[in-house]
Amino acid sequence: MIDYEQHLNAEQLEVVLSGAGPMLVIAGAGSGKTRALTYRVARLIESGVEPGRILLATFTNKAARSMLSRVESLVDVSLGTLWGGTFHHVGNRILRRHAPLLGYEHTYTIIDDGDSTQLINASVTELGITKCDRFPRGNVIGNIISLAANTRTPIEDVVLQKYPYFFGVITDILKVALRYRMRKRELNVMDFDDLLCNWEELLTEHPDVRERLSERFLHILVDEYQDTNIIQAQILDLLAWNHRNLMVVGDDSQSIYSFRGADFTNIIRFPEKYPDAKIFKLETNYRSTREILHLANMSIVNNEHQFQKELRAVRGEGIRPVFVPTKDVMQQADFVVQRIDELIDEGIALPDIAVLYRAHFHSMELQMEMVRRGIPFEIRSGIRFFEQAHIKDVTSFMRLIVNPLDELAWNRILMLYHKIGEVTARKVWHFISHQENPLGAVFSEDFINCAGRAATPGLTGLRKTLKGIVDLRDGAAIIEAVLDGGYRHYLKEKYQDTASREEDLGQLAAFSLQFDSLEEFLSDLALMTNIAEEREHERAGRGDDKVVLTTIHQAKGLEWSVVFMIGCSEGKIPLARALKEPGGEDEERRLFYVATTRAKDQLYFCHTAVDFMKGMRRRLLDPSRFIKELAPAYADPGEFPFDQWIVDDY
DNA sequence: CGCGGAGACCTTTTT
DNA sequence: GGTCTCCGCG
Repeated sequence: MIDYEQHLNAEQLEVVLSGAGPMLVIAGAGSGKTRALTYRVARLIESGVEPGRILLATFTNKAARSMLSRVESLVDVSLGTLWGGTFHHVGNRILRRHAPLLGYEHTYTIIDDGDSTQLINASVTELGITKCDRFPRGNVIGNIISLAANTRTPIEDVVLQKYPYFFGVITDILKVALRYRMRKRELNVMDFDDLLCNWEELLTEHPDVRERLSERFLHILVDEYQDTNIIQAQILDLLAWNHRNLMVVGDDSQSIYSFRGADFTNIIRFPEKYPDAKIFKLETNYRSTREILHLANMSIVNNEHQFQKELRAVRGEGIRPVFVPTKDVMQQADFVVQRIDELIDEGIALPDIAVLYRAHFHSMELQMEMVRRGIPFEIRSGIRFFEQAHIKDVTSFMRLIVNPLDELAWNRILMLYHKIGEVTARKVWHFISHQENPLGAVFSEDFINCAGRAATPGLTGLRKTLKGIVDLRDGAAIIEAVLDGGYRHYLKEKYQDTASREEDLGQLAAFSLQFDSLEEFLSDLALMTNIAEEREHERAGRGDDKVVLTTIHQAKGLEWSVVFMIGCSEGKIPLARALKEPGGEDEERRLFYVATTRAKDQLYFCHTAVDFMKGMRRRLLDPSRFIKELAPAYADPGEFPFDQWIVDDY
């Protein structure tokens, strides 16, 4: 038996030991809500609930996994059966079994934003829409469609609210959206939103399935509830239909995903929806020093709408947060690197240090400087592993094997070969898609000549590679065969950094080993952010000795001893673009709040006065309003929540 | 019809 | 810096 009282405080204990029924836990930053969740799952299992009847929905795969492995070590049971993961993950797992009910083949593939942008662009061309006056690009239309789906709002309204200047072409946008939906069906693929929408549809339109699933899940626990959208909340309600043991945990001050439809009224209205819900508050902060917490509290009160709560610090006095005005991004990089060097001398370990920023490109110069100065760092931003060209190329071969009618995959592969471009690829696709056995047709006489002479050498090469992999069902073997079949050569020709790309493919091969089927491997890959991280996790040992560079969004739920927040300037945070949206400033302030509450001991805000962005034109930036509002000129200097660090020649 | 080069344009945040 | 588009050559 676990000695709960030894590991938990009174607030957490109440949550963990509480009985059944709906529960709402309002938990402030650093209050140990993950701890409470973890121990509650352990407690449920200890009290005899079968792991297979617990669903733990979280926001990132990483959070789910770390919670699960913690539970595992607490109760000493294998949790293979426990349903834990992101909504998309769990949705995929359920849809794999039931997709045919919705008219899909069970082998549907998951497509990423790149694929969907491509499909949308193709639809625009197909429909013969003239893009003369400002017609949105594929990815923008994708955003619109996605937001409409996730907020259950008509596309017209989304455009009107977010992109009013595109309203003139709304009929064309609607046509494209319709066509895109059709195309997804034709190709038997789902995008990320479909995983949620179809899941909900499954539960709504098929009462028998809902009955079975909601009977199955005796306890449902949800982390970061403030970041769920309407669809997700609805799914949870449907899944919790029978047993009503729905426990949601969240902090309205940390809602930072409204851009993709998150709606923190979900958390506010929870008590209305479940009048019998027990409400708990975790208001003790264990993470940060008084100074840091004070600053965070001072900042967030500038937001209008929020649950009333005051975080109490248990930790004692520390160092005041520091404001560091610098001249430009170079000097900022210089400062950060220099300070990190000093911290190392003071005995602080690199993994205890993080640099946070609002947008990926804010960290470019810092990255370069860190490389130059030889400080190892790990970057948790930029292009996702799965979305890199070489990864997509290789996985496209696997997609063909799983689903021979995957047009996007065919297209991508065909274009890898010499003398095969858009037009030829289309001809080949036309040929293939009209065969009874599309994959088998590759080995017929007609295939080689289906697109004219020029394409023949390329198609012969493709046929050879496909011959080698067509009977394989093992990811690693396919990667090897594709590399040997000419892709290695292609990489050398096309890219400078061939070695690191080949290394990536090696990682991919190693990662594929833990899956039973190609299908499972592909869908997990699509839903995953960072493979290096996963591999790190497998190796059990702690990560390398590295400083973490990350966006604030991805820093959610994590903590470090020392946090540098770079780019604390007007236009960067709040980001100029984000301010244009309704509620934009408040959301940006919540981001600022999330960033500040990641720090345990030391916190540095760096501001850059000169902005080099737009062309070579210099622009002067003010310090972020979130900094300025903390230090009004009239305040007693003793009340300043931070010190100012004077940088030379600023 | 493929492909390479040049130039424009834009860069939020994520599963 | 990266992606998209246009143009002219082979």
